[in-house]
Amino acid sequence: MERKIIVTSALIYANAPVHIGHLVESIQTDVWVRFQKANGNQCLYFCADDTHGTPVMISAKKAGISPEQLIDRVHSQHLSDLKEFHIGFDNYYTTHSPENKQLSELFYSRLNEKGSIVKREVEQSYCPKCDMFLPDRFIRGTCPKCKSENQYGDSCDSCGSIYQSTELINPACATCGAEPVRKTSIHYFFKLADYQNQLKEIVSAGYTGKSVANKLEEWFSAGLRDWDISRDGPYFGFKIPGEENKFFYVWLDAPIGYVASCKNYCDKNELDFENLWNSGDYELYHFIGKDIVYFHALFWPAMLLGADFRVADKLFVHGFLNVNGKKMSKSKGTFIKAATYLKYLDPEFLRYYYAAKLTDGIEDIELSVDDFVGRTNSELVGKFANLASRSIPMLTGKLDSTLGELDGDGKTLIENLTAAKKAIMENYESLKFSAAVRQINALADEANRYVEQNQPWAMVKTDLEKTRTVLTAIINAVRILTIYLKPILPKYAEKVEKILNVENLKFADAEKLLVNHKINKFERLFERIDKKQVEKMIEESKDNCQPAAEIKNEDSIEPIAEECTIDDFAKIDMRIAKVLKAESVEGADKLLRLQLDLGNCQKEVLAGIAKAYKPDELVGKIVVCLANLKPRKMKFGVSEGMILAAGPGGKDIFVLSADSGVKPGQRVG
RNA sequence: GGCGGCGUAGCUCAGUUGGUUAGAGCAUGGGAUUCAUAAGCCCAGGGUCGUUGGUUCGAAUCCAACCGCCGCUACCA
Repeated sequence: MERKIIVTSALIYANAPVHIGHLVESIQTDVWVRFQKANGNQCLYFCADDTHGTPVMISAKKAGISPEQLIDRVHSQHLSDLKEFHIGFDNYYTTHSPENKQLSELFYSRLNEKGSIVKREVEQSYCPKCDMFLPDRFIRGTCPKCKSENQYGDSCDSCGSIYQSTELINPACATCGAEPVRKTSIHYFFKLADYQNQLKEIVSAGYTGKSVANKLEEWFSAGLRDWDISRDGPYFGFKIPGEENKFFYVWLDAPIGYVASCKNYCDKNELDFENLWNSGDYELYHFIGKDIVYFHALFWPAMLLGADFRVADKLFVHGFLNVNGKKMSKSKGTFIKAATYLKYLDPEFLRYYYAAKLTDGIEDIELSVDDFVGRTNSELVGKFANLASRSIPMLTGKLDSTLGELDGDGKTLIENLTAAKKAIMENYESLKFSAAVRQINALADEANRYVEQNQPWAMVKTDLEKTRTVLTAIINAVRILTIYLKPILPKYAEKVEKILNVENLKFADAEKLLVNHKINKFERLFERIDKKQVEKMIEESKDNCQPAAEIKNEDSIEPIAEECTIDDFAKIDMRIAKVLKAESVEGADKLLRLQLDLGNCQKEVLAGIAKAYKPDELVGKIVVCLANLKPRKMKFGVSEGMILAAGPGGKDIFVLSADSGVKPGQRVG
C-alpha cells in the first residue's frame, strides 16, 4: 500500500552560503526521500530559508542593503547550490512569507488563549549607540577567565569557558564598539513546562532515537524553563500583534516555516493543507542536526500541541561533520562552501561519500579527504562505473547492442543481486545508508568476479552468442546495482537509464529482467578525482570563505533612510574644498592625509580612500567636505572633517566633485 | 564538578541477543591477467578491540574503576 509522507530538513539560515556541513543533512534527507519515491510512496520534501533575527539584520546593514534584499539574494544562492547537489525539494520557501506571518500569529494567539504566554521584565545588554539590544554573540570583550581578548559574550574560543556577557572585561558592541549598558524591557515567554507531560508521552512513544531520548530525560529532570519568545526592535522579523516595537524571536517563526512551506505548496498545487499536515493521512518527519534537538524535541512539539497542530511522528537526528579529524575550519580551508565544491568536483561524489558514512545514529561523521578521494575512485569509478564500462561497449561494438537471455550462472548472479533487495531497502528505510552502501558494494564485487570468471573478452573471439549471454548477466547486474544506488546517485542513474534504453528505474524493477532488448551507446559515467582538484578546492576555501552578506555587491542599492526635515539638513555644513596636499599615512593601508583649502581656513582630513586614489591624483582636485564634523582623534592623528565619496568600498570609491566655477569655502546646499 | 556519548588495523568504519582463528574498504607488499576509466581478480603483512580489574566454561560485546576525546550543564541534587 502506498504511504504518504511529509519530510522536512532544518531551515538554512540566510546569513551565509550553503557549506558541506549543511549538505550532510540535505543529502541524508534527499536520499531518504528519493528512496521513498523510488519505492512507490508519495513523499513530499519541504524546506525553506530561515530569514529573521539579528545576524541577518546586521549582515544586511554591513552590506549596505535591506534585510529583504539580503534574504532574497541568499535564497536564490541557497536554492541553486542545493539543486546542483540534486536536492529534490518539493518546495523550498522562506520564513519571510505571508503564510509564515499568518501562521506565526495564529500559533501565538492560540498559545495565548491557552494561557501559555506570559510577560515578564528582563534585563539585557543594550547598545546605546546602535539603539538596540545585543544578543551575546554581538558583544565582544576580554574573557574573564583566561583574559583572551575579543571573545564572544557567551563563551571563550580560547579557553572554552562559558560565562554571562556581563562578566566580560571591557565589553563592546560588535558592530559599533560602544560599551553596552544594562537595560530592562518587557518580554514574552512561552511556558514550556505546561507541556512537560505531553512531551514526555511523545518521547516515550518513540519520537526520537534512544540516545536523544536519554538526553531529553536529562532536560526533563532538570526542569523545563520558560522560553523567551520576543525581541525588542529594531529586529528583522514579524511584529507581535498588539505591540509596536516587539517582534517574534526568530526561533519562534523558524519551525513554523515548515508548516508555511507546506501551506504554500498546497496552495500552489490546489491541495488541502489540513489534510496534508493535520489529518494524519501523512506520516510526518523532521530531519535535524543534534545541535537543535532542544528546539525540535521540546519547544516545537509544545508549540504544535498548544496551537492544535499535528506533531511530527519522528525526529531524525544526525551528527556534525568533521573534516580530517577536526571541526571545519576556515584557516585550514576545510570550511568548504557548496559553490566552491561544485567548481572542482562532481556533487554525486559527495552524496555517495556521505551516504557511505551515514547511520541512524547521532555520531559525528568524518570526511577524510584522502579517504574521500580513495573511496570515490575505487568504489564509484573502479567498481560501479567500470563494471558498465567493461561490458556495455562490447555489446554495442560487437553484438548489435542487443541483450540476449541468461544461462544458469547468469541467473545465479542476478538472483543473488535481487535477493539482497529487501535488506538494502530496510537499511535505506531505517537511515542505515552506510550499511546499504556496504551491501551494494559487496554485490558489485560479486558482479566483477563474475566478469573475471567468464572472461567475455576471450570468449568474444570464439563464441559470440555465449558472450551475449554473459554480457546480458553483467548488464543486468549493472541495472540492478543502479536501482539500488539511485536514491544516492540520481544523475548517474539517469545516465544508465539512457544507455540501457529504459525509463525511470524503481525498486520494483529489481526483480524484472532486461532481455532481448536493444540498448544505446555507452557514455562515460564518472571521471575519477585527481587529488589536485581537491587540493585546489581547499586552497580556494582558505581565502574565499566570507559569509555571503559580507561580499560587497556593486549593484546593491541601499534603501532610502528615514525621513528628515530641512532643519535636520541645515545642521550639516558642507563646503567646497580644494586639495592642497595629499600624502599616504604610514602604517595605515586605507588612509590618506589631505590638506584642504576651505577658503577662509584649512583643515586636515584623514580619508579612507587610499585603495582607490593615489595621493598625486588628488592634489588640486575640488572636493566636497563635511566641514562642521566634530574632529575625531584617530591612531594616526586628528581628522577635522570628512570628504564625501560613494561606492561599495575598497578600490571602488568615488570622490564627489563639483562643476567648474565653484570656489573653495562656498557652502553646499 | 555533575550527567551523557565515544575510544576496534596507518586511515575510514562493520561487528546483530556474550560463542569457533575479530571483519571490510583505502593505503602497503607480492602474483596471475588485460575486456575496462593505471580499473578488475587472487594472495600476504598489519589489531593485547583505550587501560586495569571483575562476572562467565567463554568478553570487542556485560559490570566497575581509571585514562583520553567530544557534547550538555554547573557550585544546585
